[in-house]
Amino acid sequence: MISIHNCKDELKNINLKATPARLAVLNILEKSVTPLDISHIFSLLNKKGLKTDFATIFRTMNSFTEKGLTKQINLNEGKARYEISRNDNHHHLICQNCGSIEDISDCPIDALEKEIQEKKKFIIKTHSLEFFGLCKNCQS
Amino acid sequence: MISIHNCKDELKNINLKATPARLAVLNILEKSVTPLDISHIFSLLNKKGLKTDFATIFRTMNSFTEKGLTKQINLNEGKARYEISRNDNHHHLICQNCGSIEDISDCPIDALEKEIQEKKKFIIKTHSLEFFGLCKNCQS
DNA sequence: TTGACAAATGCAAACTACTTGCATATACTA
DNA sequence: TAGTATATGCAAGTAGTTTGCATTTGTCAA
Repeated sequence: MISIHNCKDELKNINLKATPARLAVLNILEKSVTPLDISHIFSLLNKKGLKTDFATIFRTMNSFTEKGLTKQINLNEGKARYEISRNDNHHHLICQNCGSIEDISDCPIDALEKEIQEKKKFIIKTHSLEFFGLCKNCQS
Repeated sequence: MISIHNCKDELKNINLKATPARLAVLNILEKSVTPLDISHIFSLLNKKGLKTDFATIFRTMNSFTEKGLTKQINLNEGKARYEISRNDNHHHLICQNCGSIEDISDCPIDALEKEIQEKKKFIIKTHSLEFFGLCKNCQS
């Protein structure tokens, strides 16, 4: 868990001003077990008593993602979700029935990446890998 | 390559009427080496002298994808692309500089899927896997 | 501590991808 | 060949995201 002080430093390091909205967004993402979309973040900010604006959140998330502080996740919902970038390269199990999202903690793609880089002469910067199906509860 | 006759049969099999627009879309997707978005398809239809409508193409692609005739591909562009469903489970190398898209013909995830299904008790129906980076031409 | 300046915010409006309602046209079946 | 279910075209609507601009706020140097 990142303390508010650390968050401030983190923002300073990437040349972003530590505004209340940004600190609150970081805090919200830190606490969340699933990637959140803009509306989620908006209403959680509201709950904290922080009035803000969709445009601001979009801009915030774009800055964070540009700077590598967060990751944009695409779950084929027609909108983006965001999560804190950690150094584990994890992926998601998305239930097509109830929409629950579970993490898979280890990424097995690294070996494969090396192979592809050599074979295809394509330098891989990042990858996305998501599994869609039925979670334990929805398999009846 | 699927002939027009086979296309008609294929549509009949999945209970869709073989309209000129649909046959032309299938033909376009058959010939394309990359997944196409709706605007691509629209202008290629126009080139063929076939006047149609974005709504129609969206509806067409939704039907095709529902019936499993095509696959919807998400390359984090804020819009969907489509390609013919084939029985190979291939993935894409997307160049972040020039936007070129290359196929990787074999999918190495199958073994991993089994492992995940057992460990997590999650039934995997499908997965998405895309690699983003720099193609051979953009590595200077 | 303060004042200046760059950067962030809030609001409204614009933009893009996609969907829907409805009247008309068309493919297919009997 | 006529009847019917389905597809189309058009226009309007919705949702996610971006942008312009005037105002506010964080930060840094004096």
